[in-house]
Amino acid sequence: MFDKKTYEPQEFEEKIYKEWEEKKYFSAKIDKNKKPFCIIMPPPNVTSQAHIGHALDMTYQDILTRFKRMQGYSALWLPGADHAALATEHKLVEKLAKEGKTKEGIGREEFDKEAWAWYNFYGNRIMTQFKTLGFSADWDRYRFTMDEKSTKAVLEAFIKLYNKGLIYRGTRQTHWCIHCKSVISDDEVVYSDEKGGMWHIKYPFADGSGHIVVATTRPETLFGDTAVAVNPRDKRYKNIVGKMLKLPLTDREIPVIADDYVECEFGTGMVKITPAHDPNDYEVGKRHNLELISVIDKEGKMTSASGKDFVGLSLLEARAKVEEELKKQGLLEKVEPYTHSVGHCERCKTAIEPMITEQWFVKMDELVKPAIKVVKDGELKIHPKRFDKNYFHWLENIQDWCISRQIWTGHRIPIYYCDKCKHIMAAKSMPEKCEKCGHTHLTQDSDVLDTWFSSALWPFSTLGWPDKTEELEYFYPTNVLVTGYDILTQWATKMVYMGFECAGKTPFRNCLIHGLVRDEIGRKMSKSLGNGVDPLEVSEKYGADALRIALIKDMALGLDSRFSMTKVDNARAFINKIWNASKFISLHSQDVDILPINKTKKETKDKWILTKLSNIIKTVTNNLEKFDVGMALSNIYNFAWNEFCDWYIELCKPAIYKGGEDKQNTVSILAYVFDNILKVLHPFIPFVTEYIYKNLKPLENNAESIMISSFPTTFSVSSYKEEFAMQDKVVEAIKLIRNAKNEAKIASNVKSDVYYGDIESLGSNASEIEKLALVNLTSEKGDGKVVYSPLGEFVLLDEKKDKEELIKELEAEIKRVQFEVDRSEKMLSNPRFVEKAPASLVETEKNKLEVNQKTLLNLNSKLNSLK
RNA sequence: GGGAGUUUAGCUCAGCUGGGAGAGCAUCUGCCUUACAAGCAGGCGGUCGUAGGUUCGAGCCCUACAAUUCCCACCA
Repeated sequence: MFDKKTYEPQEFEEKIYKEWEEKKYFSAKIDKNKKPFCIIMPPPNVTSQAHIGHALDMTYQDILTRFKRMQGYSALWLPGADHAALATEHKLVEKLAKEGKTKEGIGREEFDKEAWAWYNFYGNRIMTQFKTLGFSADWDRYRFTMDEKSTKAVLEAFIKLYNKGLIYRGTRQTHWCIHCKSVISDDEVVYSDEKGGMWHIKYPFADGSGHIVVATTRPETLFGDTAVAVNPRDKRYKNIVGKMLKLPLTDREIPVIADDYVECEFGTGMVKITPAHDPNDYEVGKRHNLELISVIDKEGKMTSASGKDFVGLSLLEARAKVEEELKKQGLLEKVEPYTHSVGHCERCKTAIEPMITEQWFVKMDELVKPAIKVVKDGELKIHPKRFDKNYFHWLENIQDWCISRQIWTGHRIPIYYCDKCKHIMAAKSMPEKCEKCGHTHLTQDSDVLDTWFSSALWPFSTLGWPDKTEELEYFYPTNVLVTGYDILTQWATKMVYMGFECAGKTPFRNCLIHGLVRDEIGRKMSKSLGNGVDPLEVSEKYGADALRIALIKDMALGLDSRFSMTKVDNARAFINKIWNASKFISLHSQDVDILPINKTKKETKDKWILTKLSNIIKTVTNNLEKFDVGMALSNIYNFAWNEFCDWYIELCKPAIYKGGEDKQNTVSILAYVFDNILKVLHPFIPFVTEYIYKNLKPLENNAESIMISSFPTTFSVSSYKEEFAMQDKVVEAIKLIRNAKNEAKIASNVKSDVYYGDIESLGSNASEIEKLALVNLTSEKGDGKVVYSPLGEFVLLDEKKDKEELIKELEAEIKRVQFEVDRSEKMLSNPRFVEKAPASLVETEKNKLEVNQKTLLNLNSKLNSLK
């Protein structure tokens, strides 16, 4: 089984996963005898393929789920996908266009069919991709934001909020995408700097007494102007407030008004006010009761309000024509190049148009209160804590949520209008007649809901809400939401306030925030840069386990990390190390009857590694409980490689080669420690640990899968204290001797003679030192380089030294120890240190001083005898 | 404009409630030692962004400044 020199993940990952699935290890049962643990998977968009960001996010969740499952919790990781209305509609329309069709052409019903085919195909694809990365979600519970149960939850929530007056229809200034032909929310607008111009336009006074100049980046909107504003404190313009202006290219007159919104220093200090097409102007208009004149329609064309010469023109055409006309009439003072920030549709990148439209909104002020409180009270903890601030800031400044979208993909708004009396009703399905006038012809609102409406319900709709299910009772509130800081505010906040409103409780008790995966030089991964890493490609080549380590190891909570193939290489090297440790154990356990750990005879080295093992189990467990997954992995990674492989296995070799009982005991303990390491590693690297667990002979009698074995717990090691300290000294001595050999330029494959005073006192440690430092210990004195170790002096005999050199070395050592003594003395002679520092610290300092003073005396007398 | 993060070895990053600066990569030296050269052993390398302050003691706490990244608001 372990005859291969290196580990080849391709051979077993797929097979192992299939077995896990067949044996239903992922399925979580409601078990009153077990504590529940639940993570709801943030649903990836059906439009996307698994990318590196998903891989990171899901790996965190998988590690936590596997850990808790092994700890004996009934651990549910509930998977699902999001219909991503705008994004999906965008892609569907593209697809139809390729087939020469339009959505209007095929109609709403046919479009829905297309959408469902898409959901099923792509939803399945991304979940299949997740499986190759080893994720242990309960696939039988797979949910989709548009499925029947989710739809039921959406209707229930909408009607509940509507009846409470928390959902209302309003006419507002909204962001309109002329490409998607839908309103989009503030969150869906992305700003970027764009080069444009600043048009300085003359507006003549109506009474013929000259003109003023306003500066604008959008001259084509001048048809919608209903005023020009100046700052009330602006002395330059004090006397013109209230005067009328002749609006160029029209026969309308507009007033000069005063409003604080205007900044005196900017432009000419005069702003044309277009309430229908600018959010700020809209507010100014409200304050001054100005008329709203829409001059741009939903297609991005000029309306009839712009006059017969301009109606029907596109924005760009209109802009050119306005410029031309103004020039002709001598009303254009100048056009300056100007760069400013322009909002774009997140999906299609089209510049958005601020526009007055009628939309559905969720009223926020009352809704968010429990969401703020729950974090303030510490009942919902955000990790790391500093993200609290972002969370509060967002909720405290929140605007009413626009939930209607003028597209076809998504949950249709459950609002019905009476064709006769225009009465509005909210209902789960078409009412038979108008509740007010009894008319039987009703029409459903044509809009659909914002995608986030259904994802806001995700933590409880997936558990069966609004029905009172056992799942909801048992698993809700869930334990932890894992997500990137980029959607903490956009999504997590929505779930919390909807959780309180609908399910009466916080949807999760912890929120784990991780950073973004960036490329090797710290850039965001993006299609346009072409610097994206495909997790599936990496997994195929190096194994899912290696990818998982590369993503998680050393990642600090909430911080971005850089992904590189070097990390993957290191990860693979680590797994290969584990693989080879298996090979070693396999090789030497062929003819050995493995003893249970409590029947083994334990030597110093064994008590040493067992102490370290117990400590590392504690550390890893603590870090996982704190959600510091990256740190937990580093802990066990370093232990497995440095302590176990590099030291313990090497320390075991003398006993193993000796054979007999020594070998039997050693191999038994070796297998025990390794078994524990595998279990601790399993949540991080599930595949290779499972493969080894199942195929390594000394572990044969264990549970049928490492997945359902118990996570190791600490054990008492207090009686090993002395041996632990001794082995540490031996290790230190070996390092120092190696170091000395290296400095003496002795090749590491050359065995050196080394003098040591009391070889017998070392016991079996003597052979360890001989083997690991590659030396021959002798009690015959001789000259050479002296190694000062915690076990006393060793003398490297190969290197003959003259007296002068010895004195030099001795003096160097004296200097070093003297420094230590001085340091301790200085600290201890400070009364405030002795007084205020913790007693244990003072104590260790005293001890150190004592030991060092003795050493110093020793060294000095030696120096004197040489001189 | 408001808020948050980051700044530690050449590079990527750890560093606990304040108690002697760490890892990996890179580089250099020596080794194919019967688990592993995808490896082993060892070396070099740091005024912890700057300046103050608190403290017996500061990479860690406080203040200011600088560089850099991100979020929110938004620029007629």
